Amino acid sequence: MTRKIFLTTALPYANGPFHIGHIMEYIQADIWARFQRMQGHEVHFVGADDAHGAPIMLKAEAEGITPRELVARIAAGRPQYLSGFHLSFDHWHSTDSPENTQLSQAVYARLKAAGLIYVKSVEQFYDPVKGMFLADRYIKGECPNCHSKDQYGDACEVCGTVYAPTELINPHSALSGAKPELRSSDHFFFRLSDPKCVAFLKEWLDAPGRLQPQVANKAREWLSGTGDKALGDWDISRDAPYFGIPIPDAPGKYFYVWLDAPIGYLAALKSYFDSGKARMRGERRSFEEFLGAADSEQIHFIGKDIIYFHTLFWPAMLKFAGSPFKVPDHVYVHGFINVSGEKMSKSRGTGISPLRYLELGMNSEWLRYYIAAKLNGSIEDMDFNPSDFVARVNADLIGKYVNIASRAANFITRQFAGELAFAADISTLTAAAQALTASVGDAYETREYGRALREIMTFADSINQNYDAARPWVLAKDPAKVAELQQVCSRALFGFKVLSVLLAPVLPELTTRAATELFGLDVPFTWADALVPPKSIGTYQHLMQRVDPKQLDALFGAATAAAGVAKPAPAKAAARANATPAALSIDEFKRVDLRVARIVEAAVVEGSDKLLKLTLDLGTEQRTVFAGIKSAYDPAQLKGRLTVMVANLAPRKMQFGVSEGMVLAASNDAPGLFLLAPDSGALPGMRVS
RNA sequence: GGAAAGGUAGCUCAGCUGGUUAGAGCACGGCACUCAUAAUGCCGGGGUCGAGGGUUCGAGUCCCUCCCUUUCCA
Repeated sequence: MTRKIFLTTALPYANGPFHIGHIMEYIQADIWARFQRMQGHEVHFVGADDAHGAPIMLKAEAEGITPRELVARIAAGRPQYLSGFHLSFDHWHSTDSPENTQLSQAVYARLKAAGLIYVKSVEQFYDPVKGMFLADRYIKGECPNCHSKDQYGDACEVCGTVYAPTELINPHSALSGAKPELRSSDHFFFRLSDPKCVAFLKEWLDAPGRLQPQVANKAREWLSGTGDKALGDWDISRDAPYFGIPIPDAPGKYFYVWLDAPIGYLAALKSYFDSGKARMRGERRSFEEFLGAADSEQIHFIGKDIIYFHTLFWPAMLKFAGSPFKVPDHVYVHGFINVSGEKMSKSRGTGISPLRYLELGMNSEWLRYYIAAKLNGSIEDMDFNPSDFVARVNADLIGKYVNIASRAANFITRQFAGELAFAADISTLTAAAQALTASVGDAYETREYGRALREIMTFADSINQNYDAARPWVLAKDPAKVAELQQVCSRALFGFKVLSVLLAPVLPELTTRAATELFGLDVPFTWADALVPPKSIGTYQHLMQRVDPKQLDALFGAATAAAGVAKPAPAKAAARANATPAALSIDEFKRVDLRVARIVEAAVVEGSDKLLKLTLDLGTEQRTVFAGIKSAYDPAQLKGRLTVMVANLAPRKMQFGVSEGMVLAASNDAPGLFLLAPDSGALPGMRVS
């Protein structure tokens, strides 16, 4: 039976370009989508930008543009990533759209009618200067537990304590620096704790095979929490000013972005149906008919950070919104991608820049293969290791896989005019292909891509072994062995075809070239092609280049520079310290916000022999910076001095606290360290340019 | 603080419901081969399976305690 699959990835927040984590998720979902399509199933694979919420509103304001202008700019950057990494979304939309407004308000109306919405007055911090209520992350103050300064309103990054923003000592607005006032406001709540919600969710979570066991466990834990861990209701409204969808009949109230974001999945699907693209894929029904149909499957790929929303709120919303809305059939969760064992972070800008990867001309199928090789059906994190990447891609794809065609095709082209010939023993090969196809198909279906590729590469090994054992280069010198030579090469090329079909979900471009150039097909492979022995081949043209390790150096050089973090790589760093870095454009330089700062406090850091903890006054705000200058300065001398700091460096969490910038100092291989200082007359907060 | 996932060769990882001398790829050493945009084949060194207890005829695999890493706590 043909499956009808509505497939999504998590919607990326439209306040910045894609990072490697997004691309990993899209590759995971794309491989799955392509595998399903190759089997002849109907797949509707959609994505959208998550465009609403306070962060986008504030970022746009900071840039002096409207939120819609910001979102449009981000959206304009999406296609180059999607096509660059061969991500076969059928449609890309936005949560800031008429479809989403209509659907969100409709879902809300249904939930309200079901008695699951209520209004409650909430006391919350309000920034009198900005004129808006402050989310926890916009409030800073002293941790009530360990008394670390400048902690966010939800949890202390130093001691890990979780608290309410009202518990902070000396709270201030991170936006204006003003002292926030407690004000009350009416908020709308979704009654998640309602017995019928809880009963439904229990049943939904328990459905066999719906969720990965770890995910279902996690959700059950939340669902059955007691005491202060008890399942709470969900605050779904925000007060103006807010960039979002207005709540009907409630002036000044908007839906919290996390309400309309998942509904954005449906909005994207609706837009896709309305555009006629679904019809082109063979789906004759309307959006509503398809959505509510018994034979359609709704499947979401997400990261483990948003399990809560997708296993509790989202199914409950859909369930009680009623027909044609239908609860998700599966939510498939993946872990995070680390780079060389270090957590990547969009706020710090570390990790690999996917755009840089493309700009360097690196083959996106290398990355697809590498990521696929490390993906499995669990929610474990994976590690991107540069040398492993080079070894893996070169050994597997070039050395083993592509090489088979490269070594066998020439004999066939030169000596047999491209014609293949098989002896009776082809049945053993076909049987092997059949078994492998079933097993690899099962692995793709269950998202065990690592296993799929291991099995594929084992098969590639066996082809190379058999080919070596037959010694075709020796046969080629003996006119009496011509028939045998042809059969040996034909078997290898049939094997190559099997490999190509099985790799097609991961390597769509390469395998399509193999299908058309080498095997003479006029369309890309389908899954069934794996069992059809080829009759002839075209001239072999090299299918893939090796990875040059230098490209990875370039890739990581860029990432480190973007992060602005001087990596403590002792020997190499010292050698490079006096080298002149590559030229920089004036625009790039302008991105560095250098400011005059007054050192109002300097203290030794307990447990560190290099760091001093500096409190810097920038005129409008104070920052905490950890600087490695203990060897050269006595804290007492520093107090009151002016220096220069990088003010827009992404905050970096260190062992002793969060460093919110960097002070500038000169040094070389010789001992000594010299802090920069402006001429007299400079004032804290002045820009250095 | 509560919870989850993980800790297996230098690196990246497989090891299902406990069962013969713990596996793969890469890296490393040696040999072979030359058809291949330099790739393959064979052989080899290397692990007290985080630590310590326990259950068992037998534990990487089950139980307990501890240590470390990562993550989640609306």
